[in-house]
Amino acid sequence: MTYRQFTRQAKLTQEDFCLEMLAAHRDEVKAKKERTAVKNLELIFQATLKVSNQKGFQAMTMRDLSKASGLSIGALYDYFSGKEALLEMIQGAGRRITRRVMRQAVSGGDTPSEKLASVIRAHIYLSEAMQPWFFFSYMEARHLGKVEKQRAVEGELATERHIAEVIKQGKREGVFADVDHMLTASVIKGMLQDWYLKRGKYAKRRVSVERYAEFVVNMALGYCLNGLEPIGAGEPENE
Amino acid sequence: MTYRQFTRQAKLTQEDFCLEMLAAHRDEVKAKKERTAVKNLELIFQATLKVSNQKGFQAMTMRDLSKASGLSIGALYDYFSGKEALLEMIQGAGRRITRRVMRQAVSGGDTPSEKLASVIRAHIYLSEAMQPWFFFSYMEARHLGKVEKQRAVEGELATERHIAEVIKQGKREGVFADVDHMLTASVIKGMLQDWYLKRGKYAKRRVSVERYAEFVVNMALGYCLNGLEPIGAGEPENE
DNA sequence: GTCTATATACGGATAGAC
DNA sequence: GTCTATCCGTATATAGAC
Repeated sequence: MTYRQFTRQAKLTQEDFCLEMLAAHRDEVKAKKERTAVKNLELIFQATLKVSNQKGFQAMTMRDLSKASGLSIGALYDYFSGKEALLEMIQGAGRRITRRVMRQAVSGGDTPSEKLASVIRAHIYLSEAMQPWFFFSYMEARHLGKVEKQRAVEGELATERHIAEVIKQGKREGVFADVDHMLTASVIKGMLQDWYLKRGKYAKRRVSVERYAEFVVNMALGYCLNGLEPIGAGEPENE
Repeated sequence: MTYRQFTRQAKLTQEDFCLEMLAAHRDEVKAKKERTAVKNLELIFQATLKVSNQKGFQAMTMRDLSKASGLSIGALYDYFSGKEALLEMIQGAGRRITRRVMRQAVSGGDTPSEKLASVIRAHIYLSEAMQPWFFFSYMEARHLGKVEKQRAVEGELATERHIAEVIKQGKREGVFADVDHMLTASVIKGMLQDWYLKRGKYAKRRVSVERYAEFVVNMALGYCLNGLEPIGAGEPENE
């Protein structure tokens, strides 16, 4: 699947994101009309990610947010009760969207190899479409309250489990070698994260999202299919 | 090389770290006696990493730091001129130590495979010995001033270049397959970072530093030595 | 629904006692 | 060399006008 095909089928625009936020906090948002509410939530959402991803959420003041969004400080408080609530609102919406997309990805593909490729591609494409949120989510996770932090960690682990499950299935079916599925899933997830954490680097080097996805798929499948213990095999040791 | 052997030869204690900080800022530190200066720098260093890695450097107040270190606010200002200077002091010292260790690692091993393994192990062991610093450095890099941020990015790229250079050499010598050395180095570095960014996860799963290092070495060498393009090779496509 | 003005509190940094 | 007390700027959040 190409990135274009992916974005066409998944609903991942900024408006979709803010509809998700609104649905979960309909009673706390003062604005009655959905049109108005979503419009302003988009301004707030965009401004929050922009300022936060530059200087950090903690360092972002309400004045910053007011300037960047074009809304007054008073108006901002009609959409969320404080900075912490704003953080949790954004984190929660992204988490739910991520869960929905990843669940669908696991059911894409018949063989273990196809399934693994499907999960890897889905995550990389998803993190491309929502890159500012993924970066934000990763960097600000530790500023969440206890409960929300727990949920964030759980979300991370769910992705990893999806990968590990596919690898285990491949081993059971005898298609994959006897690799350590836990460690393999861990490092694959590390590769997925690199894409949204180091976006600037890859952009500068003109690595497209498809090329990166294919590279990771190849490396992961290469390892799972062959499961090499190559030390000493490729080159003789010096004596 | 085991982790024990590594820590024995490299000087990476907290005291060594603070000696490095002191040497670079001898004139700005008010305390005259080296004994006193290093002792208090250790208190400050430890407290800064502890509080920062929990709530973030920005959110850490001078009052927090005072409480955690046991020194009064006034005393703190005798060791650094402000929060920003403290940040740069810690970042600079760690960067110099990292550079020193990594340079040495590149010259360890004769064949490309050994060199690659040496660089990977050195980085993982180093980040294990200085985990709080590596985590801190990663998370707070974007709060640095322009010049210091540039240096931090350059440090990151240097590690990546070391890896890429070894891979290129292996390809020239015909030992490694024709892999994309830039992307390969990138994802390997992602795996190295996962070790110090997700330390808690690996600790809970009882993955030792040696096991993780060997796993990454195997995966990297497996890919470089064989350079598979496995899609469609291991399993037939559905038609 | 949105704005301005302001109450209240907290943080960084310094002065000067001991 | 280290501490306490304090200044001053700035942050969050609210009240009430429009």
